Amino acid sequence: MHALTDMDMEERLRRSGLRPTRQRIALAELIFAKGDRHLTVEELHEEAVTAGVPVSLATVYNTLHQFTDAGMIRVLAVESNRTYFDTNTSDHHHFFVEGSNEVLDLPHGDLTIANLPTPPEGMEIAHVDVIVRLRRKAH
Amino acid sequence: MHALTDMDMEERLRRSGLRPTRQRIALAELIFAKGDRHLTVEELHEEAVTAGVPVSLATVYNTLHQFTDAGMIRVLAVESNRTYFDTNTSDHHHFFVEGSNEVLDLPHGDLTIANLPTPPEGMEIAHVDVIVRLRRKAH
DNA sequence: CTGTGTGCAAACTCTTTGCATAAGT
DNA sequence: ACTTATGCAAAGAGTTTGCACACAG
Repeated sequence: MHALTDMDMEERLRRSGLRPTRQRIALAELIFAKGDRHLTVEELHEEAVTAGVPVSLATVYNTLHQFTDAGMIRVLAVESNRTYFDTNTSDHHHFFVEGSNEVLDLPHGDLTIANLPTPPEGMEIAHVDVIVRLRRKAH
Repeated sequence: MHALTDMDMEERLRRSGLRPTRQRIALAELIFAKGDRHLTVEELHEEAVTAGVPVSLATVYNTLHQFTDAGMIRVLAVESNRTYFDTNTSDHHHFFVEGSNEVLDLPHGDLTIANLPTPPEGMEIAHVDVIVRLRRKAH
């Protein structure tokens, strides 16, 4: 079963134009194993090390950027000073929990945006990000 | 006229619970002089120095955070790795121009969000940020 | 074999902090 | 005078880069 997953991941990486190296395969499996995820470089690095894949922090950075360039994941700008990567590249939006700095997918379908302004001349909309910032309710 | 502006700014700072020091007055005037602005610490520092107010970078950081805590300005999370401050604290949204890293106010009133999801138990919505990312149109 | 990827450590950028000096009240 | 702010320089986080070694094709 593990071999099969590796093969799938190899294929996926290859289709994205990336050589399926040990580290890339391992990171991709960690990233895509559990559905949509929002993670920081630090988190993924720790996961990898814990999972027995002693990849370096620099490689995690490089790999995540390569995945991003390949369109496999997306960068989330929810907070200055910390880069979050989103394993779901489709159109959806996010909750951001202040304090715990958690990112959650918004239940999709619910939210709709009406009357998006026309972009300035010569510009087009690349993406619309909606971030719903949450705080713990005063009891 | 300049003296008057200074007085106004002093009053405003005082009402926000901040001592109206030379630097704070000067920075506040730069910030609020031209209506809504979106600026980085680096930009404001440069403006201040150019305007003959030799304030230190650390003080610009401190001051902007104090203004933020006082509710005079807001932090914008449009891009990881660079903090933008918004001099308009009212409810409005933004264009972000990829490449030039410019932030523009969305013409307001146009955009409406429908069916905001209910926050998870014990949470409430602090703020909703919409960022419309623009790219230069292929000609 | 040849070229690309990886690891390490050093460099870099943005931001925060500690402490002595200066300014505000 | 007493208290708070500022400036500087140093430290800190997160991220990127250069180069020797390792691995994939």
